[in-house]
Amino acid sequence: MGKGAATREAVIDEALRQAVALGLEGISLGGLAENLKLSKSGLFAHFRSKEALQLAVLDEAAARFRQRVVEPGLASPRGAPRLRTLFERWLDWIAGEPCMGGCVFAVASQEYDDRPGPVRDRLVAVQNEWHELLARVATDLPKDGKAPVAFGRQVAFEFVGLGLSFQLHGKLMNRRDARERAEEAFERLVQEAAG
Amino acid sequence: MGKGAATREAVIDEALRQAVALGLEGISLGGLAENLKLSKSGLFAHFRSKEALQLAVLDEAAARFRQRVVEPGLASPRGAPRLRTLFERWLDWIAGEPCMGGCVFAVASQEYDDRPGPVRDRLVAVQNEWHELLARVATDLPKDGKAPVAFGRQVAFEFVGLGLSFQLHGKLMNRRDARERAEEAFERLVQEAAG
DNA sequence: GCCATAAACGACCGGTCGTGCTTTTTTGTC
DNA sequence: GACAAAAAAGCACGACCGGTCGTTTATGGC
Repeated sequence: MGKGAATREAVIDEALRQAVALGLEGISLGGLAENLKLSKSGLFAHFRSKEALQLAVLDEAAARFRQRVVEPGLASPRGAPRLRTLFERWLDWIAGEPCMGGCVFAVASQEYDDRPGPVRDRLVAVQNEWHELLARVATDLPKDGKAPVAFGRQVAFEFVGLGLSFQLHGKLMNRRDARERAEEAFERLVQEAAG
Repeated sequence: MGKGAATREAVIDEALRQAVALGLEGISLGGLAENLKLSKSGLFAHFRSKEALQLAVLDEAAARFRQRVVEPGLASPRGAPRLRTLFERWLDWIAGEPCMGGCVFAVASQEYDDRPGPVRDRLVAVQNEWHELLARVATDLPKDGKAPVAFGRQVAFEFVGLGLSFQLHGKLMNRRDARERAEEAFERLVQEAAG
């Protein structure tokens, strides 16, 4: 009982690593089995299809994201500090450990933006959850009389853009000042209506 | 003479379409040949490797980008109008024709951010060119006494973020208000130091 | 119209892919 | 230690991959 679950976890863990580098579609059952010293069929038996594995990987990533980004955010005081904690933790998540490892969701977003199916649906759901959380948290900001809902969505839109630009600059373009740029932009975003 | 060049162009055109959907690595010589009613080997003869085809696709995309985004921008008056034209044209480019078609560079950026090689190098060069153009154009903005170079880079960083967030919202998440959000954020970005 | 050459073709290579099937090994329980 | 169940392995399949041949067809300059 415990044995099967353990290897299943190990497979998902390795698959997540592979997905960050090559995308969810780029996961290879053969390569996965070799890395884990398992036979391809023995590994395959745990998931009855590649798609099931992809969904499991997505769920695992979402769980880690909630633990490492969302929960620390919600533990911070409402308003700007909470949003700032979410931002900092998100940058950490994107940067990965120890060097720029990347974000599965960013990779998958490009992969599945016009590839319908259950994987895309799950991905969209995760992204919606994240963006709605951001919009909700943002409504606690001083907003200079603007409509709270529209204001929250607007802040969430720009917040997400900063993270994406941070990834592009830090990873592909290897810019050292990526984090500095992101944090400066964030502070300006937070203080826009307050000042 | 002219015949070979014509089919070569047709191949690159179709490959570009395929690359937008599936990535540069996802281009399939077989599928390409089938769509163009060519034999795989006949098609392959035009490029001596898949990598050469990928580079050709990247170059073609860069040329179109310059024509459809950069040139109209440089034809606009310096300062905010020029940056705004670049922004609007870039959003058009990302949205594609007629519906959300996507941006090769965004897809490739995720694909190659940790996959070294000539394709990545070319991609990085294109991205650097684009970001440096943005930074240069941005220095014409009223900047409230800040150092021009750092200011330009900062604006470029945030500018790029807005485009990326626009793509994510408009394509994957299918949000109708993506453009509205992007344009509102842009105006705020432009007027930050001016107001 | 000749003829070199460019362009396209069809068959095929070794390899990898996801996915079945059957068999063997391991595991946990009584 | 026997035994059922779970886990892993072995093997094979059809499809597709990028790439390489030798051959045939079409083209363009003279």
